[in-house]
Amino acid sequence: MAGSESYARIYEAVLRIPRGRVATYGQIAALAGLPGHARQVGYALHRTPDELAVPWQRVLNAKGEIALRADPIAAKHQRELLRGEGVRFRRNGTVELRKYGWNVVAEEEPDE
DNA sequence: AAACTGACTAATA
DNA sequence: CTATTAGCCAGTT
Repeated sequence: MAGSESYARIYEAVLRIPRGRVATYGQIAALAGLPGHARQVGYALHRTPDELAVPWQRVLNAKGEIALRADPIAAKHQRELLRGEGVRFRRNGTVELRKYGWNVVAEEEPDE
C-alpha cells in the first residue's frame, strides 16, 4: 500500500486527541494540514493499521455521533471505549461537542 | 480510464 | 431540529 503522507498526518492528528475528548473529522483534517478533506480523514481511519494503535474512536462526525454506518458492532465498541474515557453519550447516541469537543488551541502547547 | 462509492462538512431553507 | 445542494479526494470496479 502506498505510503501517503496525508495518511500519516491524519494518524498523528488523531493521536494528538487527549483522553476523554473527542474531535470531528473536519478538525482532524485541518489539524493534519488537509482543510476540507474531512472525507479523506474518514477513509484514512477506515484503513488505519492496528499497529499504530490510533484512537480512531475519539473521532466523531460533525453531529457528535459515531460515524460508522455499515459497522454497528464497531460503533457500539467505540461507544463503550469513549464511555470508559469519561465521555457521556446522549440518549440519541450523540455527544455534546460543546463540552467534550477537543479545544485544540487550549490544550496544545503555546509553543510551535 | 471513466464512473461509482464512501468513517464527511458547511451553507441554505 | 430535518432536508437539500455542493464540494472534496482516494480507493474500487
